[in-house]
Amino acid sequence: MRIVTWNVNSLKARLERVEEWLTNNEPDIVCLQETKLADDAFPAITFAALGYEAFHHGEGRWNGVAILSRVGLDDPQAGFTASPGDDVFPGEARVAWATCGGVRVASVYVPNGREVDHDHYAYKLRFLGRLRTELEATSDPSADVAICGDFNIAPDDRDVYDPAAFVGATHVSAPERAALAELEAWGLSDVFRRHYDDGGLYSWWDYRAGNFHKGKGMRIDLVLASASLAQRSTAALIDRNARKGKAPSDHAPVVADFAPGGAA
DNA sequence: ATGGTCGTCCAACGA
Repeated sequence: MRIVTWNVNSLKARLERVEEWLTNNEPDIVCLQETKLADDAFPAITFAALGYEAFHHGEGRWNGVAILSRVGLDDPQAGFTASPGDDVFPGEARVAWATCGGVRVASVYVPNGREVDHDHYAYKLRFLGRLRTELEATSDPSADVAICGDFNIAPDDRDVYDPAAFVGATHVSAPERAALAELEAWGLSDVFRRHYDDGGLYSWWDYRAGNFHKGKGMRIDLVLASASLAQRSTAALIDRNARKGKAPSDHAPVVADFAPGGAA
């Protein structure tokens, strides 16, 4: 089973490239972020033609997340359901859930944070806490669970092109990394790191300043798998070729392959 | 040379 996460930075602007990539790479489950579409503008028919069911949770101009699956798609859920009285995240389409091929999947777009002193940074930390709360309330860590998305956090210094340049910045701060670790402590692990110890392997490069060509990136897009799923991880990669060429997203797709499950 | 780009849609703003 091949699971992919990809922040496409506007599905409208990226649809042709996404279609081509799906055709060439044949993923089973795809988590998309930053579709920047309203639900009625989501091109479900395009994905259906490629053999994918889809669930989209959008708001229009910003954010927007989706799950595509060619191994079934059940029990879709938009956003958070635990603690419904909590109005900390009004209207932002940042999480979609579905069960695909026996795996409970989430496509997550964690808030950027902007600056460490910014309200948006506090929002980012609350969002990560809320994600953990949701998992505790709705999912089972002994089942197959994959939380995939743009976390806007580089888990450690190997995941940043120049750690010294990011001291005091978002994406690397101790509270963000602690919030990610707390999420993982529910029972998730970063599948990519089961296969690579190296630094210099990134999933996002700023469009500006030729950063991609200079190798100035960060690894902020993650596939987090529960133990039973992670144990079946056979390969992982970041397809940086997808960051090249005409009109790329600023993120590359992260690919994770898993051996079939026993019960699923 | 210490900036540099995209996306949303036409004015800034967000990343």
